[in-house]
Amino acid sequence: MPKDRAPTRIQKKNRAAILEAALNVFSAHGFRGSTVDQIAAEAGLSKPNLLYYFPSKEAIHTELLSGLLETWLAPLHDLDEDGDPMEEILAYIRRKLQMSQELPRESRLFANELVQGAPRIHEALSKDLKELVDEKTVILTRWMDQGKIARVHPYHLMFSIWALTQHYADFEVQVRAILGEEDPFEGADPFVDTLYRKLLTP
Amino acid sequence: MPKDRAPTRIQKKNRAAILEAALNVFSAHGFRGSTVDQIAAEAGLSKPNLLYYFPSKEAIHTELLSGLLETWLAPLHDLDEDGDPMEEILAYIRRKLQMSQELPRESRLFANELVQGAPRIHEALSKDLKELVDEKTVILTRWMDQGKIARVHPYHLMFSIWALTQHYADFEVQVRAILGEEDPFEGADPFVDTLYRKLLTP
DNA sequence: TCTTGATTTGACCATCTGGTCAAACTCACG
DNA sequence: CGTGAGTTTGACCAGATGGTCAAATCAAGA
Repeated sequence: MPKDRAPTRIQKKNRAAILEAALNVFSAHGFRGSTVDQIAAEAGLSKPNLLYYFPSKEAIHTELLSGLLETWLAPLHDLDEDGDPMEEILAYIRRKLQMSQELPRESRLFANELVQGAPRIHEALSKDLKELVDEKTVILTRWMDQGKIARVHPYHLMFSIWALTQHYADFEVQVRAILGEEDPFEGADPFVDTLYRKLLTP
Repeated sequence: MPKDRAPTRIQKKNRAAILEAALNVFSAHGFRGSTVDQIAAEAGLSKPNLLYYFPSKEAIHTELLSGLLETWLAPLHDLDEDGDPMEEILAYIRRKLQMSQELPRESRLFANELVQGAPRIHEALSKDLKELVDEKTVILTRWMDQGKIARVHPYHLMFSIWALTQHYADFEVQVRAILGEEDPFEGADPFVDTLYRKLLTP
């Protein structure tokens, strides 16, 4: 294990390679379905060498999850109470959909964790996520009070946005099995736009 | 392994117990995250005894999946082209939501499989599911042509229904982390009802 | 160039896991 | 009862897996 000085060039490169490889493997097979050997091979390292940079398989997984949680929640952070309500919400949705398209591995990493009861990020959910959602819920509710958007249950509105947008990454196989050659996001974008416009128009 | 005569009383009981236990374990930990010992313990059997009834861990999993697929798709089968369009669709959605509530293990069993690329049911997806969806899509499109419901992309309409309803089972931890004590389905039911009414009203 | 810390690895270990097997036990039925 | 099929299990095995360690190799600054 490297000392806690400033990381060397090699440390930076290898740690990054490991996390990248782990993202591939964990998102495709889940925690228990992934092996350290697999990750090491994908990162171009030997197993002992990988374990020189991270103390354990679990440590890699934890670091991935906590490192990516911020990225994952960023779009919601950006929801601006001073912007136009409908446009702010639609922009959030569009950005979430874009993340499904561009970061499907991240989406599936979280999906794997959540489906199995989120044993490793339960705390982050009921603290960081809950806090952020509650903060934004206040804004949504105010908009509803002002008649700027239709009144709906704000939590369920949030759930629906997450469900709809992440569905395209998490259940990509199913989507592709139905759509065939058609590009999923080509149709998804106007669909969700229409859906939330109709739902939220007062 | 029992001969292929009519199953005895004990065979019926034990096979049922094994499948029930396996549903618990597989839905909570995924295929690779589950062990035969776990399933055997949950079923109240020894490992060798369990393997007397099923040839392998994989065989249990496969039987579970294929056995439950029909149940899972039943609500869509029931979509009746002769009924009232809006009410038929809303009834389908309500039934899917109810299944999320009453059969969360089944939902998570499929979710686990799908997130990881559906290695074991890929075929069923692109055959049975695709076929059923295409059949019902024809009905939806006709309703749209007749102006009975608003025109939206029928495949994406289907995805949105699956995503929204199954979200409550598959990501239950997250939903509960946000909602706290509040009953998820209490709010979900009117929310999705409103959502699809607004979306589909011409 | 030399030295020292950083990096890499082959060999190894303990444990877990899916699966086997022969022997023992139980049950239903003639 | 007795008997043969159905059922159960302790002991066991092979391979996979997470992780360790001492020794070897490498890299960069003095």
